[in-house]
Amino acid sequence: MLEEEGLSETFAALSNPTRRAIVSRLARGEATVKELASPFALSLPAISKHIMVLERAGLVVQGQRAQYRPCTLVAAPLQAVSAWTEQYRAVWEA
Amino acid sequence: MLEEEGLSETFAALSNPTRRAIVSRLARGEATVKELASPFALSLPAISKHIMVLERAGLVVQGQRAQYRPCTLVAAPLQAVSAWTEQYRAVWEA
DNA sequence: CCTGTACTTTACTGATCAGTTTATTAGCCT
DNA sequence: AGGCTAATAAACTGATCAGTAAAGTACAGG
Repeated sequence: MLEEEGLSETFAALSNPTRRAIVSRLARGEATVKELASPFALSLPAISKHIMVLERAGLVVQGQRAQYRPCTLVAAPLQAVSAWTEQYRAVWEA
Repeated sequence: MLEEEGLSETFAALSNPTRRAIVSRLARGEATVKELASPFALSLPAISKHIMVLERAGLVVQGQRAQYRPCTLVAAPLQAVSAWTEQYRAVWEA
């Protein structure tokens, strides 16, 4: 269970609301970078960078289809976060 | 449930392994700043700052007893994180 | 072979982070 | 009062972050 390094990256990735929104969007199915960018008043490179952060954290994989790079959510790190927080369930239930 | 701001701060606070270790220690009961610092090769001001980050995120409250400022864990934000991640349970179970 | 579309890379900026050392504040105890 | 201990404040540093604009890469299709 000693995945300290990974947890830090996952928490850091999720500490940004834009990135959490991207995760939320991807939970409903894969999407291209442009599609992911559309809800935000941000430049495309900014979104591209957010996706790269999510990818380095293992939360997203990017495919390649023609000139599109469809993104898919990988939920395993979310499970790790969930497991980490569940350790403290007894505390918040007290 | 619209606690976007708070979630960002909580995730950011938990993205540091020192701070997660402090949370973990506090889950076993309150502790002074010096006690919290003892496992780390860090200066006391560094730990003090980590505690302040946790406090701003609502994860810790600091009391006052003589010259000690005993820290206590507040688990509510952890519950919010747990609830957020649980949204995606279906994804990682698929 | 062009042109448009999708996306990334590069180079830059201002802000925040994690840590340090040094100096202060505050309370206890002779 | 003076000294010890606990902790915070201040000032600084180097690194990372979130964003931009502009240039570059890659593919599809007439």
